[in-house]
Amino acid sequence: MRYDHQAVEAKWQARWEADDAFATPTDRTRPKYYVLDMFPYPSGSGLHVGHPKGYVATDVVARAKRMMGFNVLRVMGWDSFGLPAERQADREGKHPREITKRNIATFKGQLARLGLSYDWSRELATSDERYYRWTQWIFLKLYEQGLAYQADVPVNWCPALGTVLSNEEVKDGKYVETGDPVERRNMKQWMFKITVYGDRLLEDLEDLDWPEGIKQMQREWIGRSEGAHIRFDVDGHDERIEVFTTRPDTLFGCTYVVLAPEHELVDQITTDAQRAAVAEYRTAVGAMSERDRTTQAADAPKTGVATGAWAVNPVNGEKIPIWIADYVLAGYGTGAVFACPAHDERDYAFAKTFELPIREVVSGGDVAAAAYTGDGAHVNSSFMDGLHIDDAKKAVIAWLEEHDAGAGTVQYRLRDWLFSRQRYWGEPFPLVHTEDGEVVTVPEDQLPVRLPELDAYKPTADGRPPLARAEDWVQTTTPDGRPAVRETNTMPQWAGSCWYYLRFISPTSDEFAWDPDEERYWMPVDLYVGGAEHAVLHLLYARFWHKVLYDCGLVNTKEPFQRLFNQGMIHAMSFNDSPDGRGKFYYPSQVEETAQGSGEWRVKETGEPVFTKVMKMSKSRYNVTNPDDMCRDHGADAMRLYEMFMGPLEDGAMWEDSGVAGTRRFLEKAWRLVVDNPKLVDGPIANPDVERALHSAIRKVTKSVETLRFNTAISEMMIFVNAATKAKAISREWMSAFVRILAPFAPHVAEELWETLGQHEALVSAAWPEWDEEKLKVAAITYAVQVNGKMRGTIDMPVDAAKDAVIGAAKALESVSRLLDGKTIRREIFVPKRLVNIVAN
RNA sequence: GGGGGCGUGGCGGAAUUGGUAGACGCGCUCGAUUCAAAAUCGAGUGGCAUAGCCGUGAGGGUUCGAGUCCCUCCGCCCCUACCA
Repeated sequence: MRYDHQAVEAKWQARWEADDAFATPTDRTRPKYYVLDMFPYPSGSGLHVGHPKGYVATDVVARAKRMMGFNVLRVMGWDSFGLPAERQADREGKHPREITKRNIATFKGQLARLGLSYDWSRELATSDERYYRWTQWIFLKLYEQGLAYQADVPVNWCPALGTVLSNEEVKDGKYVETGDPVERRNMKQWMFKITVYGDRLLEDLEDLDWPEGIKQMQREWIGRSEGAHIRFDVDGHDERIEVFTTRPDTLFGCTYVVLAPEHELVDQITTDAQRAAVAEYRTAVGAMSERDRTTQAADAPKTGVATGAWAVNPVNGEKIPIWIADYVLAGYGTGAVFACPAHDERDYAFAKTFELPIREVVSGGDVAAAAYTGDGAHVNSSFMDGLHIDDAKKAVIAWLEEHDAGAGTVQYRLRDWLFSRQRYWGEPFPLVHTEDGEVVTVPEDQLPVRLPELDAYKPTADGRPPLARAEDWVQTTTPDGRPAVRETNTMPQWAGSCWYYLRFISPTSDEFAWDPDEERYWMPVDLYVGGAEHAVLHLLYARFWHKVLYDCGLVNTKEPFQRLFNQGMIHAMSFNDSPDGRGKFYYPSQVEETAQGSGEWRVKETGEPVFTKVMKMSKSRYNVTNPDDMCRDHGADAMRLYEMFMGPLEDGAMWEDSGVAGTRRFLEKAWRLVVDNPKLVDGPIANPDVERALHSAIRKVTKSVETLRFNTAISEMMIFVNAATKAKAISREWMSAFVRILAPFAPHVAEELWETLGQHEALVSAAWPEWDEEKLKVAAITYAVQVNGKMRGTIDMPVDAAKDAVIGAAKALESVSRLLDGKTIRREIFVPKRLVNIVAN
């Protein structure tokens, strides 16, 4: 019987469904394993082969863990609120719900074909009202904790979309999805005080089993820095300017103060003589797009203008000029800095530009030539003279605190989280506003606050969010009967993904968001796999919510995701008529190589040359491979195997269809060992080499379930299959063990072979085979023989051969004795079971 | 500018962590099978001036021995960007 992958896959997928094979176990006596994929946004374009790479990896782990006796929670859902569906709905004149439903069906169908062992009874979608009811409930928890507030903040306003975008959705002053321009505008928005949790978000990273790079990115994002607030009196005013600095020790080197152009004191302190210049500068800066202000490098020319006002340095009473400059950011620290040009590169550049004085206060550099930021003894610094940076900081902070001129403080780069969007397709806030401006929460038993039906999803003519169109919905009352209007902003897409891992625990309950007992059993997530693009935001937001829930006593772990793993992206060759990849892309079918192996390509139709470049697989680059095609041509099993075989899971790798053909051949070979093979026998067979290959494969695959190094595990399985193919006789017992370690990777073929071997127990819960150290032992060791560090041959010796015997045998080699002839042996290196090296001259 | 990662055959990648570089797979070559092709099977496959020499981006160092450790340089990728 031939290996007909389509028949085999259809058969076993139907069987699994009929048997409910991947239902989450309910007994609580066994150890648990919660393995989770970062759930996708179901886009309209469907999946390419890059998307399921992480899902295949987690499926291998899930299937293996089940066989190892764990209760496995393995689930999939949809991050289904979001702007693209809303925009698509607008284009098609349909409801976003319809678009979302359609996209989910496409995604689910594609995933189903891969034989991924999800418990589909736990499927969830964040846009489902039975789900977002609880998202609103969690919002209330945060609100009750005093973590939500409204603020008039500068936001990324996209006029074309009529909505506010989050910082991460804006790049180079444009919306990343559509390229529409984005501008800054002050608007009243809901904010979360994530900064309150800054220290804990930072500290608790320590105990997580996450890639070091991701932890580092989170640390930098939080950006904790210790320093001091220092207050400067403004000469002739009652106002004081507060600055933040990490180098209070350089205070005696301060020769001017700089405010952000937006700083609130600018208007008050600017002198009449400077008023026009200041106004002009502020207008110029205000006209610059966010892009212009943020893409400037640190070494960009410095601009600024003096206010004409003077500040008083608290430590020495010196009067120093107050400037404004755009290199001081309004949003960080206090929006004001004191400048010590001698020991800060930006201040130095600024002082040089405007010929401001530079005063050395830390010795060790040449401040006439450049800013010196290194350590050294302080000079010109009164009570700090002679101290190095650390001690000088302590001394000056003590002085400032004593004289009520400042204090030591900690500053975060992390900002509070802008949590509202002017969109339709998101969670409504469970809040109403009374006529006198009071914000009242919607009681828990009245959740969910459902999205109203609208006839259009655009903002209103007067610029209010789409929900404002639902007049009847907006007009409501408070629980105590006062008239009120509903909040018309919706939550950002991050909301749903902040807690979905908890909902999977009790996905269908209308009684609670999750069952506390079940939560105690399943949490934390043991393995969380997804792309590195979520390194900061999703993971930080989810950790924040989780910590709030922890503080409310609603979850029992401090952190949601114990182990995190980032799978690498899949790349593919792309063809573009511009060498930098910015021109027109062509499909592989539209181009041809000018001569085989030439590496030069042209467009078939026009003969125009095209440039090849390996790029991330994406629809816009015309270089995607559809998993459905792979399943049809080579089978889901071959594709799964190839994705795991391409290279280390964390690395990017280039997709090649021929690679799938290779893993398919491997499956064919395995098939032939079991199906209609006359060499397959019942009794035990003594064949140490094949047995060693088998046990080596068992060991490697078993370990790979922890290390996720599947590429080498698969290669060990290939070695076994090659060895078994060459053997004169094959034991049924070997194949039974082999099929079980193959099962997580290629589950459909494995099921078929398992059945063919006459096994009746379900393979998905069959016992995982164990390797036998005895079987891994070899009878003889091949020693490498070196003379003066160069390879001169090998010798086979018994495992327990003594040093002298091995060295004797090495010297007896003709290739060795020839070289030793007439020389004196200086040293003999012997590495047991590895090599001998004879040093002679 | 800062931070992180990486450089190994024609290609993807292995290498017990300082001990036979190139496992396994792709591709390629030859052979078997076939009227022929595909598929399949078998053999081979780092380079070269082939008793040997050279080879892990380049150069230096440590060592009996370096892909692996240390310095200098070159190149590529990712993240970040005036954060005081």
